[in-house]
Amino acid sequence: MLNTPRTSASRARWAFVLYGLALGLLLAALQVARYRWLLLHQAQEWYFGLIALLFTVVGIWAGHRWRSGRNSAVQTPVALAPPPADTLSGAELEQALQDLGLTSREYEVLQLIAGGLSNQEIAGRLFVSLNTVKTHTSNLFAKLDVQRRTQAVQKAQALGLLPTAHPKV
Amino acid sequence: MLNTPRTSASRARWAFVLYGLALGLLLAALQVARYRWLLLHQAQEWYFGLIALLFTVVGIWAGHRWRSGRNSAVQTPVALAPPPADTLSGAELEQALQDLGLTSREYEVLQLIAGGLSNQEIAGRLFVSLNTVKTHTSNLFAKLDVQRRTQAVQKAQALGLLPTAHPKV
DNA sequence: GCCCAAATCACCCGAAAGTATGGGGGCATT
DNA sequence: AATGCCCCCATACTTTCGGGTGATTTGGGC
Repeated sequence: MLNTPRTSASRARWAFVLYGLALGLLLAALQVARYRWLLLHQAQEWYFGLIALLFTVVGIWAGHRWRSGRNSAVQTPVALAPPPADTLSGAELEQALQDLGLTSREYEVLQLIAGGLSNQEIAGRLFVSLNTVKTHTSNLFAKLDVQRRTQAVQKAQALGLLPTAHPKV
Repeated sequence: MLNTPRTSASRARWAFVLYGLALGLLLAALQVARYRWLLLHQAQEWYFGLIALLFTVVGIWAGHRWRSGRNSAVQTPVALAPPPADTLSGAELEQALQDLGLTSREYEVLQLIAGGLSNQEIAGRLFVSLNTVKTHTSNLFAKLDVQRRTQAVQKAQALGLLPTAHPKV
């Protein structure tokens, strides 16, 4: 591609590397602009980094004339080893809940939310009105600093407040 | 990848060839422009902005290109989720997905849903419209036999399709 | 008795989510 | 050429969420 002078292959390669890098960075910038308000959440940085890396790889690849490769140089980048501890228990749990300021009722609701129940169903389960459930969820979200139930579940699991579903295997 | 047997290597190759070609042309054009009329000492913001736009478009286009077909590209950012501790991996995963009839795109959406993203955000990440995301989620739910995203996440985790959030402790 | 936090409920409203249906394009298989 | 997936997008509609505000009740603690 791009019948760049055969003068030096390394030169062309370099150009492509730079090109890919620039592309990645710009794309990242675009994303940043687009999701600026989201920046606090999640590991957005990883995402950007990966995109940049990916485009770099693509650039190199293109420069290299795609020779089979496809070595999925993508899965490598991010790999952190997590200490797989699961759910807190007993005193620890209570402590965690207290730190967060979660009341028992809110925690109940949280559990049911994680169970995939709708507010209406939760209301039925707890013998309270839908409005009450809404209030609880609202307070819950505020305390967990999230704005969606999926996020709440995620965060709660990350904090060890909720058991994570395990494959039965 | 995943559920897409039809993707021949030729398609991907073609996309990359085009990509490389576009890259080359742009590079060349830039060089020409730079040493022709364009200035080294003037409003570089302009110049830069233009370049940024071009690069971004190309990047998006390219990503768009190979994403539809095989999902190798976009799947990466998604896959930056915590390493699979209690998740199926590799062949097992693909088998499970195939058994469920989940397409690669649907699986991507599932992952993002599990990440706590809204449909709108997912649309932004995948560079598709909100409606498309809705379609995917809808099909996804049907295949998982659930009717809410929280349920989908739960079930997927139970099936080992998704990594479970780990306490950071 | 007073105060407070928790729990309950209500109403409103806008934003998401979810459902249903249809259409168009690309690509691989037959 | 026909067929079948998959992906993408749209419109229309209903339901659910989530945020905001305010109110009442109840059990404890000071």
